[in-house]
Amino acid sequence: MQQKVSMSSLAKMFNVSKVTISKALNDKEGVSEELRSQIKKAAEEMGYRINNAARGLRTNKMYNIGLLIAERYMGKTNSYYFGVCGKMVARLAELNYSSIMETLTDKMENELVLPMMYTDRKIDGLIIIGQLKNEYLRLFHDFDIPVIFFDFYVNEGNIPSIVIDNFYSGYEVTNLLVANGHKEIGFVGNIMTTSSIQDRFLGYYRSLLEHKLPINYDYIISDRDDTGHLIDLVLPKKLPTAYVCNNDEVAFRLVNVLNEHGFKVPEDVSIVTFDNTIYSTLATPSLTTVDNNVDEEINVACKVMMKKISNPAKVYDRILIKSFIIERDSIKKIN
Amino acid sequence: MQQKVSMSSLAKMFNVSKVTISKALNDKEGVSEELRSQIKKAAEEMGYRINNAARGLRTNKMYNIGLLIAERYMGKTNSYYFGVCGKMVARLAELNYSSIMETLTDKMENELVLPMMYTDRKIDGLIIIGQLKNEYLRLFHDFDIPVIFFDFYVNEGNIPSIVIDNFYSGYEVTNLLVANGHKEIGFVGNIMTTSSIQDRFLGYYRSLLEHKLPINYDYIISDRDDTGHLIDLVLPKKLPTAYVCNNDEVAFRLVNVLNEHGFKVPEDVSIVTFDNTIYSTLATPSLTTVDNNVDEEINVACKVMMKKISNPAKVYDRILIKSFIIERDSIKKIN
DNA sequence: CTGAAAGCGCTTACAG
DNA sequence: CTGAAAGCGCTTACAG
Repeated sequence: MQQKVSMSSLAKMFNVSKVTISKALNDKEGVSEELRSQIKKAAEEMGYRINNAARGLRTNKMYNIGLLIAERYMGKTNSYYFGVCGKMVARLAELNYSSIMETLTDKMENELVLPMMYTDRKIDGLIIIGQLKNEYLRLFHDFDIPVIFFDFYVNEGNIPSIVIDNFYSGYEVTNLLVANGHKEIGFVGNIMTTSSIQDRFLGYYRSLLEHKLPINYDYIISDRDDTGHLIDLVLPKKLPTAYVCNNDEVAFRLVNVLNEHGFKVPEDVSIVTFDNTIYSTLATPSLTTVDNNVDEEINVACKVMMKKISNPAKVYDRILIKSFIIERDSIKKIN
Repeated sequence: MQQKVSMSSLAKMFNVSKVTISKALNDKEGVSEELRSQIKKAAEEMGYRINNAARGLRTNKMYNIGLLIAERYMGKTNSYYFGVCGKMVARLAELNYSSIMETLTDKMENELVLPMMYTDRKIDGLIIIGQLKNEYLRLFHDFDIPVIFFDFYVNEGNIPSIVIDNFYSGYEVTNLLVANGHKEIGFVGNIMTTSSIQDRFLGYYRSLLEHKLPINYDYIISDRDDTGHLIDLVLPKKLPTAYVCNNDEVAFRLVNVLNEHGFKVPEDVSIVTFDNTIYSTLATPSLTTVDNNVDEEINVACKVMMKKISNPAKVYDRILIKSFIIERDSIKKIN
């Protein structure tokens, strides 16, 4: 590699001050266009690289966004949120921001320890991916850098949340079952654990109400305990003709449990689910599911972050992202 | 949030100089233990956060490690390497380093553009996760920060590589089939595409040689074309009694193809495979596979990075990580 | 259009 | 054990 080249060394080369170099490289006015392009060319050729620390010390902007995910959302080998991170990283890079990732351990969450990337002033903004304990989230009220909640929301504070319209898609997907003649429709998920599950459930419930179908609590199967750990699915004595599952993985498990008990999908029980992950394609039959339109969700999150950075005072409401249904082979038409 | 608190403000509080504060907070000698603990306590209480930019400007250490992944390794929703990243991030955090992620676009790779996190001097070291074009990798010869290749190696240069011992595990897994009485053993995978597949194949071949079993090229099924895109699996006229598949996903596909043709696993054909991903547990029967011991691989990568940072001159050879077999239900004992 | 000066918040080498 | 001084490489506000 070449010698270390700084603005000062460029300044010497051109016999100008480093102020001029700084202005030229940062597209600020106060330099003739000719000089500017010469300087840019030379900087490129000599492999000039800005010292982000020096700039940051002066401007208080590090051009880094923090992505925080709870360790418990990291499955062993794959996780829905990894994909989200990858895309988020790519999107932020287009906006000239680097992404610092950090996992939040259970210990940190319980002891209300802030992430290192924040503590060390490395980031200009923080995106929290996936719901955390309310007590922990309260740390971010009146925070000194912008914070965005991704894929969840809470009722306190005024931190922007970008969320899928779970309520509406729960409603739509249940409507689809009704349109196929189903009248006895169950739900799988512990509705006390996350707002996603709850909203999907409420959308489901709205559809039932609208179609004057009674809700039967025997048809509701829990999929996890109140701390979020998965539990075995227990089928009711009498099955409904269809189930709305709160996500693909649990739907996958439901198919297996049904098969073990001699029931077939969709012949005996129809299934709709959410997330359009690998589980919905690997299941037999492939499952009708909801694609969360995560690209759009990410896009909006990054946009809002940029706006909050340039104007921290601006308040954003909860932003709902429209998702869409992917129809596959897990619904049987009945009458 | 409280007022901005710096070393200077702490210095004023204690009526000492900021040198003393710096020494106290950084566990450097030259402060009485009593004063040190008082200072630490006050810093904690007042929410002092170090300014990483200021420290970095002075010391040239940003306490950030870059993780670079090619965009093409990012599957739609999940990818083997996302899991790797997540664990790597957690491990580096334990070592007091933050992780900056960046995806390498095809364009950047083709035009030999270095990642922004490097260009902006944000990172102290770079871990490249997954193989890239040789021409691009050559950019890192004699680089000014430590670079580590994760999960691949090349023959040029002397950049440390951390890789799974694919050759040995290919050998072991084939030995296992032989120990179960198999003499006709096929292989699934295009051995011309990646070094992993090739090494696994060579391990398989070594086992055949050692046991004086002939290699039958009719038993070798390709799973992808030379550009790496998956193709349909074509069964031979006559099947061997067992197959070594180059990864779980293709093994999953093989099970399906065999079933479609009326063959059962393991009754008609035994299968061993690699990676211990979700595919190996979702398949019916669950598949005997090789766990790549990725935790150890990550651990070693991070350790080597720390050593390279403190002593850049030290040279590391290619480091092989031992993996282990997970026995499940896809091998039938025959005689 | 150009530049001199100040300063961001640390750490280091040195002196006491 | 403690501190004064210098300096890391930028950007900003101001003067010319």
